[in-house]
Parts: sequence; C-alpha cells; structure tokens
Amino acid sequence: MMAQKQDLGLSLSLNFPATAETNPSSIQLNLMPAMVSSSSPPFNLLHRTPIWPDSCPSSSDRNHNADAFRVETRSFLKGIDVNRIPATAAEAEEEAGVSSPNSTVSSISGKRSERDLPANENDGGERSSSRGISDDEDGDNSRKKLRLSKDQSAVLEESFKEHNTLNPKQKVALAKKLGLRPRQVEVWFQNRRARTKLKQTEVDCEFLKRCCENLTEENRRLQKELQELRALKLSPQFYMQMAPPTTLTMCPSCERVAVPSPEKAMDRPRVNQNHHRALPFHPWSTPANQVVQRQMSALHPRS
DNA sequence: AGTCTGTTCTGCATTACATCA
DNA sequence: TATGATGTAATGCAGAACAGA
Repeated sequence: MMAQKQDLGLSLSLNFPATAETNPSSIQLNLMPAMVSSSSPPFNLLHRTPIWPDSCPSSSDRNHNADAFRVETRSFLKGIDVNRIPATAAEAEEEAGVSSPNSTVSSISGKRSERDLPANENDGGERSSSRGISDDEDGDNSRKKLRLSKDQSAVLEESFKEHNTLNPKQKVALAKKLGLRPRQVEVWFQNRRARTKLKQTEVDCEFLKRCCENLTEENRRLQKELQELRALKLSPQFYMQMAPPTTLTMCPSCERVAVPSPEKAMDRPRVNQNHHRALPFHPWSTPANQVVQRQMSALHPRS
C-alpha cells in the first residue's frame, strides 16, 4: 500500500531550507507539484482555487490546455482496460451534463437531477455493461464499485499533476480516453483533491507538533537558565562579576550570541568587529531548534 | 440597478464496496 | 472461510457563482 501511495504522488516532505534556519518564518513545506500551487505558502490548508496557468481564463483558453494534455497522455492509452467508451463525444457530453455557464458547451441537457441519477438510470445501464453485471443485477439500485485499472489511475494522476481541477471539455476528453463516464472522472478528481488535502493536513499537523515540541524544549531550557541566574544572583560573588542588563544579540554571519566585552562592561554587548551588524536574538534560531530542524530534514529528505 | 430563480460546479462528510492480512 | 482494517469509488448536501428573467 505504501508503494501505491508513492505511485499516487502523495509522498510529502518537510524541509527546512538554509534560510529557514535563521529565519523560521520562512519555513515552507516542500510539497510535490500536485499537492500545492506554485506559490503555495506554508499551511496552505484550503487550496480551493483551481490551478490554471492564468488566473481565470475562459473555457476556450482552458481547452487549449486540454488539447495539450491530450497529446501528452495519448501514449498512455494503449491497452487500457476499457470499461466502456462512449460512442461519440456528444454522447459523452450528454453524460457529463456539461452546461456550465462558463463553458462553451451547450447547456440543454445539463440538469443536475439527471447528472446525479445513478448510472443505471441515466446512462442506459452503462455501468452494468462496464462491469459485466447481469441485467438482473442492473435492475436494483445497489451501488457497485468500479476499480480503476492501473493505467487509468496513472493517466488520471498525470492529469492531476497538470492541474487539480478539470474544465468540462477536459473532463469529457479524459473520460473518453479512459473509457469512463465523465462523472467518474469528476469524482476521481474530487476524491483526489480530498486525499491531497488530507495529506497536507497531516503534514501541517506534524509540523505544528514539532513546533510545539521545540517551544516546549526551549521553554524548559529558559526556565532552567532562569533558575540558574536567580541562584547566581543570590551569591555574593554575583555582584562582583555582574554584567549590565543586556539584550541578547546575534551576529548574522556566525550566528553566535554576542558577548559583552570586559573593558566595556557597562556598555552594550559587543559583536566581533569583523562581523556584520548584530541582529536581535531570535529563539527560533537557537542551536536546539536547528538540531530539531535538521532532524526533520533527515526525516523528510528533499527529493 | 436590484432581486429572484434555475443551473452548474465544487468541497465536504459520509456511505458502500473491494481488497487484503 | 470469516472478519476487521484499509483504501477508495460513489452519493448527497450545502454553498458559491453565474446567467437570464
């Protein structure tokens, strides 16, 4: 089953690019193309916008995309386990009920009530013929599941990688190529989007869990440090060696916390003169966090 | 211009079936 | 062979978007 998931392109990885080590706010989930849009931000849980090359093309523009895809996938389709190929494109469109206001296809036949009818009611028993079910079985309303063939799934996956939604013409074309009903293609894409989202949620959940662990560890460390400082404060020697109250600063080059110079103990902490401007110390960039981030990178190596 | 109605599409939750250990 | 777990195709519903009256 794991191999099957990989085939579906669902493998995910959590990566922490070099920049993320010094700027945790830039941490991104490095996902496969099918999972997210090209500009996917972190925690892109709701990826509801159809990913077309342009922002909102007309259906005719989209159809160019479909044509390009047709050429790409043509070679896949030899020897596919065909359940049933609609006799004509018009028939396929009828089955799809394609009459979107955005579509260039006729809207005469596209009533939802028809579209949602069970296959054996609106397609003349197509499903039964596709699965070799007898006429008797076709008569009842029992729901039979079609298992898509490996090739069919592969083609659908390829298509999904191109774009995770289909316009009506693409849907019909794909269905025709695969020998499926357009509704089946539509359903497959719906379920595929759902799986993608679920996987994304799992990744995000894991990420947040790690963040929580990091913060807990950091909190523990700071509490310990605070205790030590309080203990030190109570000792008589403390006042002899006391450094001035200070804000921790970090050198952006070597990522070390600046140490106040002894001769200027009452002055602000000093960073090595060779280094650049000191930056405020950020808890995300602590070595402890970097260790955890490296661990996560090891867990989810970049492909 | 604003409103209503009808249609389609999509996301989501859920169900039902197929497969496997 | 029976059974529970798992994966996934299919269903139903709600809401958004849009066109036309």
